[in-house]
Amino acid sequence: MDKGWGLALDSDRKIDFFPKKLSAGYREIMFQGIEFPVNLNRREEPAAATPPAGENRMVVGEVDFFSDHKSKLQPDFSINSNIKKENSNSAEVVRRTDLHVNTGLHLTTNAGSNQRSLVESDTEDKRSRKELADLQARLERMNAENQMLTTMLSQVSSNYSALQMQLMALMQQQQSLKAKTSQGHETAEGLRSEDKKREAEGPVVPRRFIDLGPSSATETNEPSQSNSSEERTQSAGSPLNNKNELISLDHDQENGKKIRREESPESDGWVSSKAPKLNAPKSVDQPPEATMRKARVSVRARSEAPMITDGCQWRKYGQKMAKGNPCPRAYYRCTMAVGCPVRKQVQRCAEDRTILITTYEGTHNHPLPPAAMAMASTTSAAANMLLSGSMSSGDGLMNPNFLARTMLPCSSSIATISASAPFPTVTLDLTHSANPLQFQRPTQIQNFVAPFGQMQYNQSRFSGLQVSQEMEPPQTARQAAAAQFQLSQNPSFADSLSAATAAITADPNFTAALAAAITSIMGGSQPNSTSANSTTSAAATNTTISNGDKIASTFLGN
DNA sequence: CGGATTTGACCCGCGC
DNA sequence: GCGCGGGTCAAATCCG
Ligand SMILES: [Zn+2]
Repeated sequence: MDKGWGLALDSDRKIDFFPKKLSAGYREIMFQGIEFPVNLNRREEPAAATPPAGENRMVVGEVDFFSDHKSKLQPDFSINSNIKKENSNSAEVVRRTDLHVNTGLHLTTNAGSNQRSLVESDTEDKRSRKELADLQARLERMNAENQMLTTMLSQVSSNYSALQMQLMALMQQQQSLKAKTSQGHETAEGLRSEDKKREAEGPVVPRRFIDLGPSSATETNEPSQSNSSEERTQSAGSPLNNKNELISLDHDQENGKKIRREESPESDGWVSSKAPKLNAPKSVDQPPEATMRKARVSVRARSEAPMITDGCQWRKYGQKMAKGNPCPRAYYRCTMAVGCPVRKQVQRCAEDRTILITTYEGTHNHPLPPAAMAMASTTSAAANMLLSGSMSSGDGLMNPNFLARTMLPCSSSIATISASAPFPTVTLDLTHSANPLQFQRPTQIQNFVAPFGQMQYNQSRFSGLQVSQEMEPPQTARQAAAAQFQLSQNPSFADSLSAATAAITADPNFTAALAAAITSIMGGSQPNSTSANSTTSAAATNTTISNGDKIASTFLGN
């Protein structure tokens, strides 16, 4: 299964690459955070033209807040001076504007009324009151939004730091590995009987890039390029190291394996995800678990392989024929750690069989190899997003809107929510290629794509990773899968991860996803993480995210 | 021989 | 209560 890793890594590139990208990514984020609020303010102000005093204060505060952050942040991360300047400038300008406006309005209202004649004052009073009310409402709204933003920002920043740390760790690892790495065996074994089978289906996995292509944009490959020949080769790499190190933590007590779900709850701090059946003495605490359990993240990706390799080890524990679908659904559970509650089900899309739908459920209770991290973090992030969304929905803020917004803006359909789903589900749709148009920063695009490419696997992965390393395409779908797996395991993971990170951080448009992803990363390190706490009262919700466009703007916009 | 996969049985919630 | 469907178990089997 997991053999042969081979990726020749460019130490140079990687190393250089990461930091830069990262910083860039970060920058972007910050920008966003800052910019959004600013934008809102701007818009609102002119239109409203008269903010009340109280509100005033708030606005200013907000601005300040951001700027504050900015300053704070700046020191921490080395950012290009250029950008910084821009940032600060724009921010300042905005702030000024706000202040100015506010002040003016305020004065006018109060002073004016006092000095004017009664008649005039009356009329004006009414008017102004109306306006005031109006403005207040708006301000409130804005405040709410701002709060959200603030939260997001803080999350992002904290996440970022977490990310950075991870990155650092990874890089270190990588370096150490690098030394060792040069193995490059190609185990031809990849194929075999299995191959035969697979080949039967879709023998030569013809294309791959297709989708995510945008990143490579210019280079794109598309079918034409699909040099299947090229792809066939697979590079070898160095295997185990990472794995060992990473996984080493297993700390669990392996109790009997047989103990079904019962498992002593204490064993991992992390509850067995399911235990409903058992006579759980304390039925009460189930809610959180249940919640966790219910949140699902499904990934749609084009893949000819039977299952996408996400860096985790899975054991199949069941298969069933889905009702409306000729293709069976397979059930897997994570075997990287004994008690890991994570499950996934894999199924092909009925309409388009090239699309593989993988649904993840639960959170890993163990450390993950970077390769796995990309996926895990992304999914968990998405899940978190969903959960948080539902939470906020309690407040009445995002959920509904969120969905609607997400969906509408992007033609590619970034996010879709349907209440019909039995479980709250977030769907990451990787089948649509992002529109090149949307991306304005080429470099980032690449990064952006990378993570998904990984997820998507054999198809797009190259497009993304290609940049830093040259992987030779696998021969068969099967191999492709294998290769990917390797990819995840060997040092190259750093690439993918970094890419993922970069991507996450970099693409502003992908805000929602970004937030999620980042969050997840944090969550990733800490299995239990936050998600548990939110009780998803929300009925089944369904969110779909695809790589596409500007969730962020929309999201914040209203 | 140990671990993964297969596959029919079983469990359980849900709607009728 | 019954049937249905999704999900899980676990014995049998496969495979390296
Ligand atoms: Zn796991």
